[in-house]
Amino acid sequence: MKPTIKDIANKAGVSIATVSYVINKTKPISAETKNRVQKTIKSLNYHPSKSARSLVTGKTGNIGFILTDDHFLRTEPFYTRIFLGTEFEARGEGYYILLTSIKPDFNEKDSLPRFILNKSVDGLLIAGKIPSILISRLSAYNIPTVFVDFIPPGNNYPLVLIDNIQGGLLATSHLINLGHRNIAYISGDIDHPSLSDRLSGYKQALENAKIPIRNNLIFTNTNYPDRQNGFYLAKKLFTNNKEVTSVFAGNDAQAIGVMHYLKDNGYKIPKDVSVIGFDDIEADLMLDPPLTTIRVPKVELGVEALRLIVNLLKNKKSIHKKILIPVDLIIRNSTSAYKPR
Amino acid sequence: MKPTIKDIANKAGVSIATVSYVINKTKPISAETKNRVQKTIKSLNYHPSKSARSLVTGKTGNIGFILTDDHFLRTEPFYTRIFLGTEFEARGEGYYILLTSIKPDFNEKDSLPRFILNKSVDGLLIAGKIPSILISRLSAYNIPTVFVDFIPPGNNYPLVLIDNIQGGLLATSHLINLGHRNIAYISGDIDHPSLSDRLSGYKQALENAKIPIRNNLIFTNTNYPDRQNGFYLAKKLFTNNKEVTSVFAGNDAQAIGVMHYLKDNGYKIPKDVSVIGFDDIEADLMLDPPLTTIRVPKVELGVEALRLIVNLLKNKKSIHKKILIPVDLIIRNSTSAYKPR
DNA sequence: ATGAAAGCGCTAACAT
DNA sequence: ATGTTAGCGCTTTCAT
Repeated sequence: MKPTIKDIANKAGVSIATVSYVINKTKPISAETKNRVQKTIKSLNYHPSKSARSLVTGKTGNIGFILTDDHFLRTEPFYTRIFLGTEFEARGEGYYILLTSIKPDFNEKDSLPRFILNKSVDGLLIAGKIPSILISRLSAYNIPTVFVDFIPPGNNYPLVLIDNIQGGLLATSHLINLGHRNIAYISGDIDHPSLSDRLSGYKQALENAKIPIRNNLIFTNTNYPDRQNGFYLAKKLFTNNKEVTSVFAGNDAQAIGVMHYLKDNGYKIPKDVSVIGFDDIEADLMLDPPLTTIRVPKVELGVEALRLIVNLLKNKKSIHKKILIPVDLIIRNSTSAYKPR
Repeated sequence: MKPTIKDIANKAGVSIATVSYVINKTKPISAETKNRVQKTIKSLNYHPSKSARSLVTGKTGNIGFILTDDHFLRTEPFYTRIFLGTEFEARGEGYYILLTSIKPDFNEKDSLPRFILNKSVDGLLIAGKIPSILISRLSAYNIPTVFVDFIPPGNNYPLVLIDNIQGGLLATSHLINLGHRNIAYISGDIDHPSLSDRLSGYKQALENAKIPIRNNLIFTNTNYPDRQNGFYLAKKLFTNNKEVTSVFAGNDAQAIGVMHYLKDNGYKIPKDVSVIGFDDIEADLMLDPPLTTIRVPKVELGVEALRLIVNLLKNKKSIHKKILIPVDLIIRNSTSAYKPR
């Protein structure tokens, strides 16, 4: 039979209250008693009952994790890695993560995640872009919430974000430093703060280098930012702008699409055109040449988000902290020095 | 304040026991009382406390989901879809899924998933191949377990499997029906029952058609069955067997690798070589030509697994049921009729 | 520093 | 068909 706090108390010759104090460090206990209790706990392989604890504290010990289906199922394990980071960190903190996905077109009629309705979570992690209607419906429940890789409308939540502007700056500066001047930016989902911030970084880099920003080299739309869209935007870009010698794509998936287009149309990478992505999805090992990109530490995003929410849960005060996760330039072979054609 | 069973009892003018009976259908209650109670529950938006219930029943209402990191993170959302299926079905059953990943090289020293140690799950779902050592260590805990897409050593667990033999048969027969005779099978991870069963289906189809099985057209290894390995095996295959006109790859990822190899080496698909995969990963929309494959209903695998474990949990008797999920042939453009070269 | 005891919200055995 | 009540394993207040 599974041991209870009573068993520990009996065996250690103390009251159950003392055992509780030792476990939760909630009252000072003499070193020797503490020691004896801890030894007993180990020897009986005791683990406190989560439900009993929940019942009395009113806390569930669970944290909800919400993202949209398409984010969860995208080809590149981006949000999956973020989830893994939170799950990993949650282990140390003693929390369980309840993962659920919602439809990207979540609306008034759709029912909220079960763990919200049942009050089975103490806090909430929301990853990636989600419909505003969900955010507003959620806000009625007053559950401590942290957003990851998305800035919700109103921007009055704690956030864990990628330093997208810095990344855009890094990527574009890399191309500039290689001698490129006709540098294009392409990306879908431009409403997403991440992708528009990358564009801001791009512009900033050009300004820093006193290179004029040319809007005819910026191709954006609101499509889902996948390979297909990269291909599509590359086609639009190169059909009208033969002079482009380098492309900064809003993410790796789109960069791969750009590369597909270039290969299909006889361009050599990086000889004719340099391509740089963003994310470092580590997905397509077959990619030739390997993609220069901006590395996003995905697991770390998850870890930081979990830490932030746990912090929020412990210190009741609502700190509206925003954490910016730095990124790195990873130089591989899809970019090279500009040579006149 | 969150309403409790007491509030319902008071408002409905019955005892808390009656409310409990109505909720759990555990004793016959008169229609009118039942009705009144249910109305009250709705009106107060009452949800029973999971922890209180757990405490008294000894059940957690949670189901653990274990898979390896590399399965969870693979480029194609295969196991992710299975998870989504279980999560979806769990909603209806009132269970929560606790997802955790383990290292593929899990060993004696690694600690077991927390929810096992803490006894926080009533049942266990294990997806894909996992180390035997984990299975044996888990068995000590006597937790009802269902395996999905993997046959554990000993094979004395309830299982939900893809009908891989049937799929291999379908795939190979499709090529035979197109007139092909020099049909190769390539796959890594050949120790995995799924991938060896697909090979069995391949052999069976050849036998049915009275085509001799030629071992020099079967290239297998134990590498992770990804694009890279498909590329690698294709190279080995075509270097020595120019006569091959069609390839059945153990999964889509490897089929994509094969296609890469073929394109790189001047073969036209399907004119020179037909390629068929397995899984229908719906991942690579950029793929040209679109891949003929065997569709595996991934979400359904998850749904069935959840149903099976819940069944197990409800009817204590250990039914060692095995469920075989049927697959379909999806004909796209990577296969065509054999034409002599 | 430690202990006694109340009570969290529910289920189920036992009355009626 | 319905009600009374013990008790699940813990935390925490109040004593000592």
